[in-house]
Amino acid sequence: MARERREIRRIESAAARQVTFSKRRRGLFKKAEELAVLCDADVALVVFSSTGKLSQFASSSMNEIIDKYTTHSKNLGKPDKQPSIDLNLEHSKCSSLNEQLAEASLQLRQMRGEELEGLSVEELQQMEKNLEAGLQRVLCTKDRQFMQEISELQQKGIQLAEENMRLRNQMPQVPTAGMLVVPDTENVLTEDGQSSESVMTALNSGSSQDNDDGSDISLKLGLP
Amino acid sequence: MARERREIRRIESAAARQVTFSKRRRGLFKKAEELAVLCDADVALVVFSSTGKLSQFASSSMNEIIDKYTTHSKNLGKPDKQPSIDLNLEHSKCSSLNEQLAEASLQLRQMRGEELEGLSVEELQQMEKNLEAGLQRVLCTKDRQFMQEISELQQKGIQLAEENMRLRNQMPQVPTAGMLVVPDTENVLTEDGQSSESVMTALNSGSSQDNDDGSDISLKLGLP
DNA sequence: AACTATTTATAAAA
DNA sequence: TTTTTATAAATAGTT
Repeated sequence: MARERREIRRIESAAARQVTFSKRRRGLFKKAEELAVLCDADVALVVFSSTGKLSQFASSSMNEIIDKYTTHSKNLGKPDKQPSIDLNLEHSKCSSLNEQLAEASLQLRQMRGEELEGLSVEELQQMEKNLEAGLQRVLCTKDRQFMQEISELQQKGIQLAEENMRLRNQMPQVPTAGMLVVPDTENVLTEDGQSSESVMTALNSGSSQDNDDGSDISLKLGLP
Repeated sequence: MARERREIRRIESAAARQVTFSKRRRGLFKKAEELAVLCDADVALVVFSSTGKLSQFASSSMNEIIDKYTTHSKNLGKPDKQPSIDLNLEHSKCSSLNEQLAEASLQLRQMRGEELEGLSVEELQQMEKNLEAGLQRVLCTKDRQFMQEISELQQKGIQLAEENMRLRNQMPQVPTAGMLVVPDTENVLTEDGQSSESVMTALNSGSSQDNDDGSDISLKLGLP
């Protein structure tokens, strides 16, 4: 890949070999990392130079990957010695879990619209049905949550209003100039979610006295 | 390194990711082997695709290199107990898998609209977005499949029609009483899917000779 | 999978 | 070792 093509065979000159090793090792590690990042793969790379020096790269944990590797290849290897019968049990449980997880992830990815290529029209229609049903339930739940949040806020508003009323009655000497605006309780408990249009505005009366009784009342609606 | 530079970050499209994975994996393994040969190095490379598939390369024996590696790195780590290190790893991997599986199933159930109670309005909105996007992609894929199926059928219809025409021309002596009905080829390539209304009816002519040339032509539509 | 236009990697030289 | 530069390889997007 350069001035001249180089045959792929051991470089005789130790010096040249060393130079090439440095350059190519860097390139190899770079590519390994790129593969891991781009393709979301788990990559482990171990290199011992001819002088015995170790370099390594692992996209996650080297031990984890090595372990995963031994697990995988052990499946195809010899049905090993018996001392680790417990380990084998553990092992098959793991494999099964692994399969289940792979299946679940595939389903999730497909629900997100990925990897649909292999599916038949019938399967696609089934997915469509499931997705629509799920979406419907999510929408219902969301609406319910909204309604609940709104009605809680309305309750608080009513409480506030009642308290203000009580305070006003206890202090008839205060001039009515900065009177509180009380929300219209008639419009509060409608069921179609439209009542969120009714905006509550709390005006602080001229009184310097702070009515805060310690309750933490927030009027922020969870709307985006 | 191609038509356009590609940023080194996870490729979102599963299909593109898979293609890139194939290409780059091949490249990486080639480079690994070249380094081993050119520079007389000991190289081990393990790659797990995002779908869990294992590929490996080792210039000598994988186990040997892994041993060498663990020996090297163990010197810097804790001189751990040796007996059940493997079992412990196995174990924690199992728990981790278990957790991952639990999480995945929960997500699946939630996408199907179950167990939504604990979610915030924001989370619900996110799910709604995901579901809509997934549904959209499923619909697109389904439509594509339908279109393909239809166009394949149309091709077959055209072929059949042409064959019938040819046969008719070859047998001018046959009385025109039981003439073949030839589908209107003008109506065949419309794009709105309505052309599936054009039903082809093949009437066998009075001739007792069977024109079946062995081609297996099915006209069944994959509609439910 | 095959095809290119480009980007990268790198061999040789310094 | 690192930099430079000419050239070989790899590969992103496309078909």
